[in-house]
Amino acid sequence: MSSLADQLSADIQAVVADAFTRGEIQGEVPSAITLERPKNRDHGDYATSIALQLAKAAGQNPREIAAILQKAIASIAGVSKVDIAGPGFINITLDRASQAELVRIILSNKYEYGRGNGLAGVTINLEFISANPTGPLHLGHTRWAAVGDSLGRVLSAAGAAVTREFYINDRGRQMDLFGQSVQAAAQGKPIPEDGYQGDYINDLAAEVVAADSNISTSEEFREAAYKVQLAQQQSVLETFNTHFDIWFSERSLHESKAVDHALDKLRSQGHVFEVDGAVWLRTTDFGDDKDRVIVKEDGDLTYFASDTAYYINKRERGFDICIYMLGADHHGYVNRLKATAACAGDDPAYNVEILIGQLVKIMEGGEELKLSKRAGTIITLEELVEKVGVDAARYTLIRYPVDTPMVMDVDVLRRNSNENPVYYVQYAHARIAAVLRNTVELGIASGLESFDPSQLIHDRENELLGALAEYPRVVAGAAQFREPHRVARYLEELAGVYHGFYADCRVLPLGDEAVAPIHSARAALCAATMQVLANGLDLLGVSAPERM
RNA sequence: GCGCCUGUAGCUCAGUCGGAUAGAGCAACCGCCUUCUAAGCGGUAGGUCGCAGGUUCGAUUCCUGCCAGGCGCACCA
Repeated sequence: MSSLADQLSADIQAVVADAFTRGEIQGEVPSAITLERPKNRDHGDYATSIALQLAKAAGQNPREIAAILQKAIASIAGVSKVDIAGPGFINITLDRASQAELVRIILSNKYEYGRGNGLAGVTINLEFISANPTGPLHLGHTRWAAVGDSLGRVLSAAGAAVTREFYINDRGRQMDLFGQSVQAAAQGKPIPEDGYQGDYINDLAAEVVAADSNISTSEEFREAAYKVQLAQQQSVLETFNTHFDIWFSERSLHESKAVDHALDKLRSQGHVFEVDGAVWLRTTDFGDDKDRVIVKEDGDLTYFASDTAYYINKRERGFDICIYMLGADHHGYVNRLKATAACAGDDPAYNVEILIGQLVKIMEGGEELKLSKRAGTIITLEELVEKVGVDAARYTLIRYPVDTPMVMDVDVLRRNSNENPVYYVQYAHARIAAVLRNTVELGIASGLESFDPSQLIHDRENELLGALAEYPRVVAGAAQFREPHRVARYLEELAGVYHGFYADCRVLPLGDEAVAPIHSARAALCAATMQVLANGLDLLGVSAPERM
């Protein structure tokens, strides 16, 4: 679906092209016209700086170019006024009734409104969290749970075929330590050096022993506790509205000989070599700081071996783009992952994307709570949800760009006050639901059957329509830049505009006032706003309550 | 030493592909409920966009250098 702005942009592009054809402007026809929504309402509904951009190549005064385009843009359907301002900005004011037609589009498209096809035909593997199954998910995982899940929804809304994947690191030394730690806890022995501490280890030990009292070796403890811990992670993520299509076990990668297969493939590309009995991948061919070992001198496989095999496996399963969401403490992986893709013959700029998220700090009682899994003093996803609820936790984690280090203040989030923007947005939705319940009672139509767009001429109505028209562009931008926080910020803006409309524009008749077309038109505008709020909240995985 | 991220109002943070007078929430102050949900609305006050150069019609935005903070540079996982 093309948005109003896209349509207008295309119309202007045609008009500009005509001016070039007639020789009124010199130079090259621009491939696209960018429209922005001016902050200042006096500058119209949309503005473009195209005249300023064309001026240099054309060797003409920007105001002159703007004047050439002014009349032609004014003749576009739905445009009511075109002004030239400042150095050559073109300010466009739209006909209000034609803008109000947007209500029709939203109410007839419902949940489809805002969805697009910018990424149609692209198959994306979205990998996030990928924690060891050796403990509960903590706050760092939780940021990715919220942001990753939301990004998946946003990419899907842009038309991509998305597979969400959780890579289970169920192999190697950490798993062995985990097994030994649970065993020690069960048998009343001291936890080994570098082992896992924390109450949850005791809980796991008790549960595992209760299920099988004969359990004794560290391998048995490891396997039993692994199953319990993984199930716990899966269960808590479901309650957090975060769904994965595939839980991919590192062990399965080795069982299927994927590592050997990957080595063969990389060898055939000519980037594998051997030194001192170890097998290396020459990642320095493609910008890595040092070459990486795949098979150690003693024959063991490195963690990098799994990463490499996993990447090649993903590509062979047909994914065009592999997105990795990693914590800032893993940003050293970026170069080697990109280089690995290049070694496999792929285009690292297209086939691999790595999103690095900065770490999350959490404050409570004015003090920072340290996140140390080993020490056992961790804030888990479950604990955060217990403290602030799923909606507030998800919303807060999503509303900031991931490259910003963020501080969550539990005390603030617990207050359930307006300091949580999630309530501001949800309140707008609930408020509209209440208004619409009243329209039903009064017999006022809020659907399209009696909708008259020419009724909506108030400044507040116009402002609300303008905000609603932005939604498809916001979703497309969030998908394109992999930034779901844009959706949250937009919703806060939309909610604010609605609250302003609500304060100035009465929807229901006052007192014994007769029901008139304006009431019905405003009710439909409310319904359209509610639809967009619901659509946006759904992209965040946050509920849209009917009552608060 | 090298690399990545960050630096915007008292606090927490937005800021679109470079665009017009840099925004929001909280905190402060002043207003608005005898009719739709006041979890709301309106207003006042608050700024050297870390510092210095450069690119140009125009820089918070792009480039270079510097300062400050966070994180990382394994034949660990």
